[in-house]
Amino acid sequence: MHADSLIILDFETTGLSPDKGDRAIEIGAVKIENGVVIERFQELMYPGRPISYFIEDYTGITNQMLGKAAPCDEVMHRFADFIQGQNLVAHNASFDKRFLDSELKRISSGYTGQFACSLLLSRRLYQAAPNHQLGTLINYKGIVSKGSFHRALFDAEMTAKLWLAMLDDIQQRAGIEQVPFSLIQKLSKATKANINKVLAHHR
DNA sequence: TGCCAGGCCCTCTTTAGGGCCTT
Repeated sequence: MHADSLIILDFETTGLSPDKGDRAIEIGAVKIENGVVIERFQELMYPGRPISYFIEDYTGITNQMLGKAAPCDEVMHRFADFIQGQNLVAHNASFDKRFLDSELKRISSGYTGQFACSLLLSRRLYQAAPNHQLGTLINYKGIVSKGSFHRALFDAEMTAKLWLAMLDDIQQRAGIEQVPFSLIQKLSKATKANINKVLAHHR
């Protein structure tokens, strides 16, 4: 497992529940190493049937665009290679993890990394934020954003910037120079009340 | 026609309900 690198990913999908037959339609991801984006992955994928008007409107991804895209199986093979051996991050990771697991199971593939969730971490660190939607947090942290939310690569890039901002804040609040993945997991499971104790313990 | 997720987290809690977040 690479200690200082990880993959930040985002799926666009036909709906909310892979258990009810929803499929991925786009995957976007960035690989971060030592605080810098060193690689990107972005592909549309054809889910085997038309998507709803709601999803076309929500994502800006149209049935026409998906008609030209490679099928999910093909794209997911490439993505499985991309994330090989890396820890993973997503905003509301339980959502993206369900789709990643579902799509990889269809091609009898998998991954070895662990997931961390930028949403859970932001709820601990930024308790004064108006809410913890990705777009709100980007504004809250004063991060410059130019592009379309609800497209996979853009959301992955924004999540990456938020992630790096959170690592900076953890470094300052804990007085440490490196933030191990294990501390991220510990902070994500902390309560709002004892977050400062968990940070102080690492001084 | 009717169905419509799941995990986290708070609280008027744990024999539960509902808001938040993701598409």
